[in-house]
Amino acid sequence: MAARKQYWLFKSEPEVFSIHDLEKAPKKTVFWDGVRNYQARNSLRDQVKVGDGVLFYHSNADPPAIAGIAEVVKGGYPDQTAFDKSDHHYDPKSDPKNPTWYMVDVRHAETFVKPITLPELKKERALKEMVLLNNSRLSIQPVTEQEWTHIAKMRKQTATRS
DNA sequence: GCCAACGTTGGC
DNA sequence: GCCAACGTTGGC
Repeated sequence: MAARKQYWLFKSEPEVFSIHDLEKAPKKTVFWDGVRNYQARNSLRDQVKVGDGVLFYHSNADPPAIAGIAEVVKGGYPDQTAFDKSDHHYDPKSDPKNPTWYMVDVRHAETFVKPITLPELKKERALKEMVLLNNSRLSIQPVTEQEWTHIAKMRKQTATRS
């Protein structure tokens, strides 16, 4: 039996990698490398599954905002950039035989015509409990089905599908 | 650019 | 195992 679809919020600095970059990527798909936080790693390794929904969040942006939606197309597997000395995210402590860091693949699903900004999210009572709005620096965050549905409604009529 | 929040490191 | 020092994140 297929597991129930789960929802996530992935943060990315648009200066580094934006939803437009995802849209332009081959097959509109990329591997989500470089996560170097254990809690986020645990999610990527153990919980993020094919078919899960991802809110693509632009952090360190003006304004910070949910820019669109992606879909998980490959579940957790070792982050090979941790083994690459020349990579910015190289981690000598990650052993290829017992990798410390994991990543997943995501494919572009939708870019919001109008991103949903952080101030807008903060106004929503239904989103009060969102991890994002509770002082979390987590780069991979769980999103509840209720939150996902609420955000989907907020962006209605202003989105284009991929 | 500032700084609060939080994670990691390392001496003891 | 405590905790101070330090580094990073990310909103403002």
